[in-house]
Amino acid sequence: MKPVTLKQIAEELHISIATVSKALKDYPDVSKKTKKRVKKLAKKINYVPNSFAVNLRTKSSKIIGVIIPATVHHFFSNVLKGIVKVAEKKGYLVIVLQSNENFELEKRQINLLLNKGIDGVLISLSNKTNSYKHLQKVIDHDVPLVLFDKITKNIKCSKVIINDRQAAYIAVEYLIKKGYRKIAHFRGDLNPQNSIDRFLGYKQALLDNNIEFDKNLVYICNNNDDFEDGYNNAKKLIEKDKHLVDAIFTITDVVAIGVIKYLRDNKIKVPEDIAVFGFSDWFMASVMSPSISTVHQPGFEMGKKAVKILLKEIKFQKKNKPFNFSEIVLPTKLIIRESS
Amino acid sequence: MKPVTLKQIAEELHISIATVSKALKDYPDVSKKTKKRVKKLAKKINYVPNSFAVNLRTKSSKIIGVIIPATVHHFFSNVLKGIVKVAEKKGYLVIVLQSNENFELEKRQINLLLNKGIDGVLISLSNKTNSYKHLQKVIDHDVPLVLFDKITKNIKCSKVIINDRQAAYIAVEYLIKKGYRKIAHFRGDLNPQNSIDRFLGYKQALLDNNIEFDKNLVYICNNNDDFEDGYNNAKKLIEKDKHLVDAIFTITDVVAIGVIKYLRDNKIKVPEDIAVFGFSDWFMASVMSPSISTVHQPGFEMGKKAVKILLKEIKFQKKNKPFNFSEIVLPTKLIIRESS
DNA sequence: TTGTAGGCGTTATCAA
DNA sequence: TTGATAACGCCTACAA
Repeated sequence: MKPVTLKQIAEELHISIATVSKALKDYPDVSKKTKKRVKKLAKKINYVPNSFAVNLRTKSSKIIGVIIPATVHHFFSNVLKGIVKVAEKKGYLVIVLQSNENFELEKRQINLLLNKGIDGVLISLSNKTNSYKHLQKVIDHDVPLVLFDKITKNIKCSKVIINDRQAAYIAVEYLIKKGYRKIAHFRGDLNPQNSIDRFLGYKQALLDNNIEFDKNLVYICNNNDDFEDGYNNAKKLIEKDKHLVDAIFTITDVVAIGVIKYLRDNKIKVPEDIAVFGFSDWFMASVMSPSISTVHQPGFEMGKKAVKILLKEIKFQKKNKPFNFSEIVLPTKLIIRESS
Repeated sequence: MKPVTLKQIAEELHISIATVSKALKDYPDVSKKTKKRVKKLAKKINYVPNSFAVNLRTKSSKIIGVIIPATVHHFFSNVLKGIVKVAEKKGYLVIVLQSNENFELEKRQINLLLNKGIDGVLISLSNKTNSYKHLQKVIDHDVPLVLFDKITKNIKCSKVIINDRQAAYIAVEYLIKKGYRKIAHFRGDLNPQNSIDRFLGYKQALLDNNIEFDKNLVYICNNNDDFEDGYNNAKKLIEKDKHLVDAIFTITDVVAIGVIKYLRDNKIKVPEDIAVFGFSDWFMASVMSPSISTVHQPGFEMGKKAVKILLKEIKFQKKNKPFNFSEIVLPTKLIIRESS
């Protein structure tokens, strides 16, 4: 089945292609009668504009690109859901790429998107991303760029984040108020801003409550397998001396699950012996036993917000109107469950 | 930063556009010297072909479309990962759409993809899909189509699936061999083939082992929230009489988690009082306590396989060569854990 | 009110 | 070996 073109409609009605084109787009300088005839036939033979031609003319694809570290993370799949939903409603389709926490891949993917002529880019950086030329390149191509969740402060563009530092602070403060004193932190990798911020929030909460910060209670999770990281770090910590800690605050729920698994395997009770506090609020965290206290991170809303900003910038860009970058901080909330 | 065009290269080197084009694509009828000059300059000024123009000329976008019920399902996000990975390697980008188990949305999304001029479609049907004209439409547009996981037998095209019936049979048979006799089934919605097949496998396993099939032990999960479905159906079943069953086989792991949650809330021990058996092997199933026995469903491989078939068909289609539809059945395996 | 013509950037045919 | 030219399908300034 060959697609219908303007030309076919024009021939069938014995008028010019230009008139058909204008009729379909309701130009004021086409007679009502002609419009009617054109539209009727177009509908009948199922005319759909060839999007390749439209792209070429308008220099826009109505496609946006998204790069995320992984879709198997509950948080990111929620973000993606928000992105796709809003984009679709506004007539945009979404190309999804996964960096798998790989910086080289992330750079290559930026190029792929740019070469495809996407209208805008949404990205959450990989843990290994430590330079930002590839992001600057997007901007230099006059393609709007919005960073979300895992961002960098080194690039001037719109951003949608949570206040990681504050969220971590509040979580740790909660633990302290509950009476925990020896609080370990299983932090994320060294590069990501959110990993840094959560660590700083943790540290600050300790200091503000007159608890000495002990760097020996901080473990890094950077082996690209959160569950294993949680399990192994718990092992290291506990094997050193299980009375070193009475609570563990982790960079993400999956790490917390690994921790709990190790503790359970070793007959250490949660939260009686050691409390565990996660981050992100994966679905899993609510159904585990014990269910896991965590910080709820609004993924779906983040996706929606990020894409809305991006689409707005695309619109301005297209009209050559200037616009200011947005920096949205979405609220989080503490979810207290059985593990703390 | 304006993109570089062939024209600019041609002007700079005082040769024709045609020659530049051919030189860059290593046509045999361009002198080596010219090729060298062209390529050198192209590289220097960072020439990238305008993909809109290429699309228009070649009538292909090098983009494939994927429709899945949801990305937040561990299984589908794994499939997606496989799809994106292989596609990317072969030079294709992937547009992702989510039907959210909504048939109307699914139909609209097919149109969106078709109108965008994607080169092929991968789809896993929503639970509510009960007619297949939209799929036929894809085929009528000469766009290759591959169904995976949630398929229909009513459309002639390539398919990648598991043997749901057999997998369910083996799972239930395992339960029977373990000594369970009163085995309930929390099945999926009525339309999906895999839901039907798992049910049939369950039934057959009972019959083959001289256990009477009792339709009162079959509950349907179709409220679009697997966890709740599991919880509520368990509630209904147990409240009727908790000695009615000694095992529950569920359509998917999340239902199983809902079941376990209810049982735990009501002091019913798993597996001592009632065993639970899931399906799909979500990551969650392995870290829960009790960990959940399940059928491992190879999502990543399914995605890879499906996209490979699709790309092959795209290639053949483009050359107007005929091809046979593939029907791949991927192996599953039983994962026995604590819950059974 | 309608139509002509040029162009978006690339590819491919055919003549030089 | 190179280049002129048409074509992909659509849009739009301008002429009729």
